[in-house]
Amino acid sequence: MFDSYDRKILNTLQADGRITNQQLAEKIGLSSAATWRRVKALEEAGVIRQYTALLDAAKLSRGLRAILTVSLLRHDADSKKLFEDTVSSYPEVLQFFSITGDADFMIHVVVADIQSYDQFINEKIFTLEGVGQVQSHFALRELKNETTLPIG
Amino acid sequence: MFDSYDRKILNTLQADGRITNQQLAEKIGLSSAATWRRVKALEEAGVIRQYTALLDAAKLSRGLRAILTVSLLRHDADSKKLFEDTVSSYPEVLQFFSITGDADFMIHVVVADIQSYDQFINEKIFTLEGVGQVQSHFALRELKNETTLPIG
DNA sequence: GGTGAAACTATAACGTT
DNA sequence: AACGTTATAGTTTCACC
Repeated sequence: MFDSYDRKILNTLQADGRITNQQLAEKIGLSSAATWRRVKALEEAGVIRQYTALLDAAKLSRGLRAILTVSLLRHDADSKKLFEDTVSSYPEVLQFFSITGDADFMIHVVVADIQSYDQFINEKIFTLEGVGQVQSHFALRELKNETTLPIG
Repeated sequence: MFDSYDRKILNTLQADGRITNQQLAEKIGLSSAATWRRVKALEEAGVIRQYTALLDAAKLSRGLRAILTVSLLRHDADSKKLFEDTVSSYPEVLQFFSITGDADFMIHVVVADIQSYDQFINEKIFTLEGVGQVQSHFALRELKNETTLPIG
């Protein structure tokens, strides 16, 4: 599906999303035009979803990372949909998955401190209809936090 | 700490990491040179950590997302260090946190399918010294998966 | 913070294998 | 179907106001 040039392009753009096309071309060993066409095709195919700047959470007063597991009391489609849409809309929620296991959902949140977390969970989670068991875990250390997917 | 221009710059670059400096300048209402100096200062200060291309995991045969919680049997510094360094080095591990609660660690992994996951956990987790309880959760749906930090 | 200019880069048309 | 060359329009980057 992807040849060696595509894999090099994807790995390089994951490491530096603002590399110039010329530098990228030189790095992978293709002409600038050929490289450009491949990058556009990868964007077009949705393999490259987005270019973004990754920021330092602590420097933006988001030094506390929490992981919540939540179970719902009722599992009808409407309750679930409302819960999902509401939680998704919260800007402090970075990741939100429906998961297998004891809990129904896992929510990954970044806030300033424990006071902000208290406010978040009381005002934005416990107030939602049908919320059952909630467990909070706090990240003590970030041993790894990457977006870089392994290619191939 | 950050004024309105800085916040606009950070929000815009989170949404599009490859926007040209001229477009960014026009969007936030500053000259191209002033914008450029601010972006460089934010990079220099480490507020902007990295520019990256976000890829589609499913299109790269990484369609299965798993979250593991792991407890260690022994908590001496050496056992912990070795575990932390080894797990961090695995390319399929995107996030790896030491956490509060029943488990010691949370590991976020992307693999191709359940067979690859079986291989991962048997060859790369259970083989490590001092691994105690391990729980696996699989992401059924990705309701939200962002890197965009709320600013201000 | 703005202006302007030289050096560099993106983008697409066209020819080649 | 995919690569390379080349030309022009656009962008970066920096010295100076």
